[in-house]
Amino acid sequence: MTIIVNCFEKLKSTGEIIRNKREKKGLLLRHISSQLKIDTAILSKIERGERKATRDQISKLADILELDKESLLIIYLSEKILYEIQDEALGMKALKVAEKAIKYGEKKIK
Amino acid sequence: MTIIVNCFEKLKSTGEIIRNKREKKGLLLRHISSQLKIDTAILSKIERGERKATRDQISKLADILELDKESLLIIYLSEKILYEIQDEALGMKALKVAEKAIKYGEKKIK
DNA sequence: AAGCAATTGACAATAATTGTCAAGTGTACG
DNA sequence: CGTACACTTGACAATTATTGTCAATTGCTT
Repeated sequence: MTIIVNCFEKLKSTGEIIRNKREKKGLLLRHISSQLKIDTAILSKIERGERKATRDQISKLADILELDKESLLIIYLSEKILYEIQDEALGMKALKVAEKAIKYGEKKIK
Repeated sequence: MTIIVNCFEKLKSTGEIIRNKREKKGLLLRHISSQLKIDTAILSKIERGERKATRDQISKLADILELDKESLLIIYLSEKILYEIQDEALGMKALKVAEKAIKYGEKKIK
């Protein structure tokens, strides 16, 4: 038996996850956006990655769409991190330092 | 022969690095802040970690104080990352995902 | 072509960041 | 003492980024 693992498989963005699940449930943008108290335009943009959701919206979306909240949050946060270091040649090194800081319980800057 | 490595040694913040070097050079806040075209108040706050510097200020500070620009930037960026995930229980997991995304050349969100 | 969901872009509202200024602390020194 | 100087603090102003609305448009599908 052979297992093929594709390490280069693209991980889905929060937007893709949300759209996929919404469509699987047969829900329309307005069904969800009304619960978030935002216009459909924003949700559309969030799903297509043109806008970032807020932390609160992600949490509510997980509830509404019955998505695993932890997983969704992790991806959401990682996107925020990537956004922060985009175009930075030293991004990866900064990530490593950040990890170390968390591991050794550094106090975070206010 | 025994080597003692202190893994728990706190890494210096950008503010500390800047203040230490400025003092070692015997320079006053106003000498530096004028070159950055900001008030001494801000530089004071940056050095004490009460305010974040801008990316541009960090770069200029490295030049003015003859600090290694790469190292300073890495620490600066890591602080921005930590700020982004502060209080998040899933912060470390998000960091790992972000790393993986960079490694496998994910496109960053606009 | 009419109806409906989704998309787009201009722009308004809001919130976060970055800055100034003036008053306040602390300290060194005549 | 008291004054000179570096730095700190906090209120608030200016600027920039984020988050939102709305109306027009696209692209089905019937």
